[in-house]
Amino acid sequence: MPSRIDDLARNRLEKLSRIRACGIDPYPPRYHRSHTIKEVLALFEQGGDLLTRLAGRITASRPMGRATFMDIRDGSGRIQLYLRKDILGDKYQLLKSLDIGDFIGATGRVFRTGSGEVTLEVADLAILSKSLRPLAEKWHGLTDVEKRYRQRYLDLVSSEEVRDIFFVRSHIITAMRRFFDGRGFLEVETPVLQPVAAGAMARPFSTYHHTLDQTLYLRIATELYLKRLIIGGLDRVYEIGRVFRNEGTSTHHNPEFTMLESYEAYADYEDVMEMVEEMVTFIAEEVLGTAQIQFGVDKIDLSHWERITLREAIEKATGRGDRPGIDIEQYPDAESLRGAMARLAAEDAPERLVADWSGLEKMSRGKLIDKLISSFVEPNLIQPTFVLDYPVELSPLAKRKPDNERLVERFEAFCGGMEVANAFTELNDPIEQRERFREQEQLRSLLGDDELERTDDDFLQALEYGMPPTGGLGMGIDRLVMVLTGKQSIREVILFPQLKAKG
RNA sequence: GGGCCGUUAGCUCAGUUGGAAGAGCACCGGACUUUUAAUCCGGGUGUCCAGGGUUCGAGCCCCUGACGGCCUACCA
Repeated sequence: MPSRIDDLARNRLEKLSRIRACGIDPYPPRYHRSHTIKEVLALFEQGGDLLTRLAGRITASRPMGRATFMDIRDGSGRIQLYLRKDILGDKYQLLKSLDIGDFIGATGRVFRTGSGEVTLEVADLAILSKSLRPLAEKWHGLTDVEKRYRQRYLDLVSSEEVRDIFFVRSHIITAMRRFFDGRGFLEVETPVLQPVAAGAMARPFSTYHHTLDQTLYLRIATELYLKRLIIGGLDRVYEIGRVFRNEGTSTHHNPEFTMLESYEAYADYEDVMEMVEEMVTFIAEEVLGTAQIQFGVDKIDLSHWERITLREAIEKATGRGDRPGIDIEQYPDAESLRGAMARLAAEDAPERLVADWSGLEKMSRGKLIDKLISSFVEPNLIQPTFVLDYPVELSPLAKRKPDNERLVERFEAFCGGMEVANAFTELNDPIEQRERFREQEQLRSLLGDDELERTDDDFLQALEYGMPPTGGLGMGIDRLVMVLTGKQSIREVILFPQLKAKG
């Protein structure tokens, strides 16, 4: 049984043969246009009469006997073509072999139709590429989410909104580079393949280099290499690059994602906070013209970031009118904190939290606090907020606060209910850094948690040569794009999100 | 990993109590020289995700699986 798609393809193959039979190459090597469609539309509005040579994909066709209207689109815009048999002569027959989806070139005069649309009256026509498969339906476009991601090109062809997301994404990154370049930062590139996947707490992808006979890991962060550059005297560096974490996908996670990291010598986390506030404001104004944005049902002011300590944030988020929340300072060990969380789970929405917090017994204090953050704090931080001063056991690369050795000078930036950035005053004491790595390794063997920080001896050696006081930042660019485009799923802002291969 | 939902024509979607697989767009044929979701006339083109099962009979009910979405978990 031939399916309908075979039928459609056969029709188009027949047209292809007809075109070839006329001595026309349906896939010519080049076609030089004089303008883009956008340029022509602008020029016409300025000056009127205009001869031009355009190219684009046919997106609609309205045949009317001895005349036909078509819409074509190039990367810049859409324009209507008016094709008349009395002008095109024999070439008018070629229209019978054209389909929506084909690329054509057209020369002619631009005019305005009776109904007011700027239109190209075609004097000559060329086929540039024959399409053999039908595009999505013109009115609804492509809505099957799986198909949209697997065949993103079809999604892009049929949806201006989707195209816009990726224009905005590109503009965001351009603006980000301009921001850093303007502040004297040097853009650098560090290894993607690393012998130790360090600089974050995540499970890495591993691979193997045959000639070196060695296991290598795809980076989970750029942090430790960028710090080596600070040690080397490059006082301000940043890198925008892909990092890879061997973990699940969700509306906020993709196994590979794009991260910005920046390091600035002689700065601390307060300086980084100010910089993030300025950077996000700058990017929003450059890209959207305003820092006041709509995210879901919420209005967000990206130019102003609240500051709250983690201790306060957790206490506030876990409290309920009459009953005070959990003050983590009062629970200095995993045991007591676990007890407090168990009480909270019992009193408050037990059906949800009891299930969620099933693995509580095995967790370290840091992990428990992390749990509190992701369950209570993060989802409720819609307005831009810096959460400050994290427990040291959660932050092996950050410097302790001078007045409280259980806390580090670290902040996470939250917006739209997501963590978008993480920053700290970098730990530059090599002896303490070695000790912190050691603690992480201990925890790892104790808890069997392969997502803890790994020791990078080569980095420790570098640190022993001396690193100046430094403020560092990591920002999830995909999530920033989500905030600035109002998208609730990270897959909407990644061109080809990770999907399982079809069996 | 767990729960819920989805998968029907190229695309967007209907499909009643288990009783002959449908519509719009696209496509094919015809008409039409200012249309624009063009219009008018005619044409339905299918591995109902896959594999089992129940039944006289399954798109529909049951089981298993695949893929996807959402929630949840994991994820500084």
